[in-house]
Amino acid sequence: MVTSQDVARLAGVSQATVSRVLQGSARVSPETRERVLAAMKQAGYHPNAAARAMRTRRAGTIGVVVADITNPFYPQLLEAVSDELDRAGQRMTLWNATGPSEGGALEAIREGAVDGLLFTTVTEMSKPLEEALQRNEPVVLLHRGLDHIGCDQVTADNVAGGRLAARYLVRAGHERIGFLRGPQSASTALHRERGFRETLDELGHPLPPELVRPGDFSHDTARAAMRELLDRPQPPSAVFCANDLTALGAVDGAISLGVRVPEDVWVVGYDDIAMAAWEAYGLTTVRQPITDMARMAVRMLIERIEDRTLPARRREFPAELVVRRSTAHTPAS
Amino acid sequence: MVTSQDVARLAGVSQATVSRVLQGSARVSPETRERVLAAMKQAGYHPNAAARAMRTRRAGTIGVVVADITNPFYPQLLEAVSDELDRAGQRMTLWNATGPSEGGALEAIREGAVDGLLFTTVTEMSKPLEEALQRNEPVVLLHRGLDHIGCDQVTADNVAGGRLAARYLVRAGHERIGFLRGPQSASTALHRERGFRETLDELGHPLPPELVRPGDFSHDTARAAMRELLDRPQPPSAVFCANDLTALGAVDGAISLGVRVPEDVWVVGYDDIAMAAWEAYGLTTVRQPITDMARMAVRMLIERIEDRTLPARRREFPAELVVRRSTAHTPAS
DNA sequence: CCTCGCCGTGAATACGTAAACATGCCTCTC
DNA sequence: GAGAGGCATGTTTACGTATTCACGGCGAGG
Repeated sequence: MVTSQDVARLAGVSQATVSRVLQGSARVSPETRERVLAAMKQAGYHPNAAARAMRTRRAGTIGVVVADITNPFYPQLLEAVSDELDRAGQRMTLWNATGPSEGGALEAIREGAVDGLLFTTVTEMSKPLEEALQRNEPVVLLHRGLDHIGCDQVTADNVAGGRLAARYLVRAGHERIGFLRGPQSASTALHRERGFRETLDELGHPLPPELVRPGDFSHDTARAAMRELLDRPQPPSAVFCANDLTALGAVDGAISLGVRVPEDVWVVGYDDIAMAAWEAYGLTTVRQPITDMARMAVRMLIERIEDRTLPARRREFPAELVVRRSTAHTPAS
Repeated sequence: MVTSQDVARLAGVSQATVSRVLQGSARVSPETRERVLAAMKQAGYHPNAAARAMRTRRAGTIGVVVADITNPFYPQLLEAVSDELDRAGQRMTLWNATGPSEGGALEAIREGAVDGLLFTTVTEMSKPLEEALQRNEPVVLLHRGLDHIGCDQVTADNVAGGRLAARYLVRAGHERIGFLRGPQSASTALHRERGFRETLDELGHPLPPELVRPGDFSHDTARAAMRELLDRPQPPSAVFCANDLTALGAVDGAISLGVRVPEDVWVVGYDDIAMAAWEAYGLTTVRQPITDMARMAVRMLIERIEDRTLPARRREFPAELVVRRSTAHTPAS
């Protein structure tokens, strides 16, 4: 391994001067700088990350935790996060945590292997997370939040999104509306459901309990649930789904029974993932500005890494209804 | 920060003993071990990753490079890679490299920020990659390979997969077969095309040049290309696509023109991503054992990190045709 | 002409861990 | 009973970098 010491010898300067050139900011005469840069190049020098991290107490890496990377929503989120981190010159360590096993990420921040953590899928205030927050470790919650926790959070207005869906379906004249829920541990699922239910109540069309099915944000569970709903004597004429993956499963459940979307049943999703726009589904959905949210979260995290004394901040982004083919312009019933 | 020194003081032993307890293997009396463990717990000690990395010359992290994380194939691959790395106690740093910008990953390995690299989407022998191989850095190519390079590689038999598709379509009686290509820089695209073309030639049904369209493994490009093919006076009766994302785009292109799959045109994809099995598409495709390949690649990389003198190894996995609804059991023409 | 201060550079040190080397005691053997 | 050897533990060092402190020289001001 080539060290700054080797470069120093080659350039006929001290190791300190090499370090100064590396940092750029120090005062080094132009001639010396040139000589050192040439020596670095000639020797094929690259500063050692571990030594640098030890000295500066910065790993140059941030950790990102997602719950299920095969849910297409997260790759879209990750793409934006990754871009923004590149721009900031930070590396990204990723955890695909099934269940409440953010343990690895929290261990990493305690060990100093990452400078901060971006959680996209918190579900609860786990013991290690509580510890991390108490120790004032840089943590930002993106997408899913924790209601009563003082911690940086970037979310979308999921209550408003649920309201949009409810108003849209009721105004279109639907009388029997169904709902495919998300996991009750996800704030997104809860808020979307709350907005949806409240608005249905306000409009005098409360959600019939028999048309509500539990779910876990997975395609297969949603598909099965939709088949159950459609097999009922009085099936729903429209179904709102807690996220797009659920909605795609619902559409597939309908197709599998020969039930047509939207002629026989409308389906509305949530997130506006790329696939929602594809012809085979043409899914009406509530869009949240994934990319903007991701960028914001990364910036907040980097700010917090640089200044841990900042007050906890919350940013909420607006939701927007995107109408496509899965809901016709005239009611189905 | 709590250091092993602090723990040592607290337990009334030397720092070396704390380190020995940490390593587990050293000889420490049971009583001392207990005392040290208790002190660690009481003090809330967690070993510093940077210092450890500097001392052991191991980062405990491996780097993974993908080209386009929004292509659902890669999340599936990453899920398996991530699982296997967890099992090995390694962290994963991810690069989502658009274009030939594996630069970040190669810089990271030179700096020692990662112990090895897993490339899932190499396209060419870039300068930095060549350097890394010359320096005998631990590098494994997964999914896409480089034909004439002596380097660990885990691929599927894409030539055989292309043959399977060709034989299937010809035996089903198709006379006008089209092909949506992948990027010519991807070994997978080239090999699939080679197997497909060669077999069509052997069977006396060479690919008509006017039914071949370039592509980039993206949904939108494939959709547009499919519309061009279907708009021709003599459209194809079956289209083979260089990967599943391309095939899904092709199906959507057909739908957008009111052309039915499989009644009017058959579509065959490649990869068998999860969505291929969903009802809306029901895509016939060539499966490659993504999970097995990922596991193998991770194990190979870890072996190589532990012993850089190993000879370069290649593992090729078999391909398998999965027939679904996008190809009916009787020819369309 | 002398002194003060600044600028460029070198020397020395600290970061936290792992491991090589050193030490003292206890036991076993002849 | 004395020497040898093993075992538990302490002392010391090295890893590579960033930074603080020290120093010599030179220019400016009185």
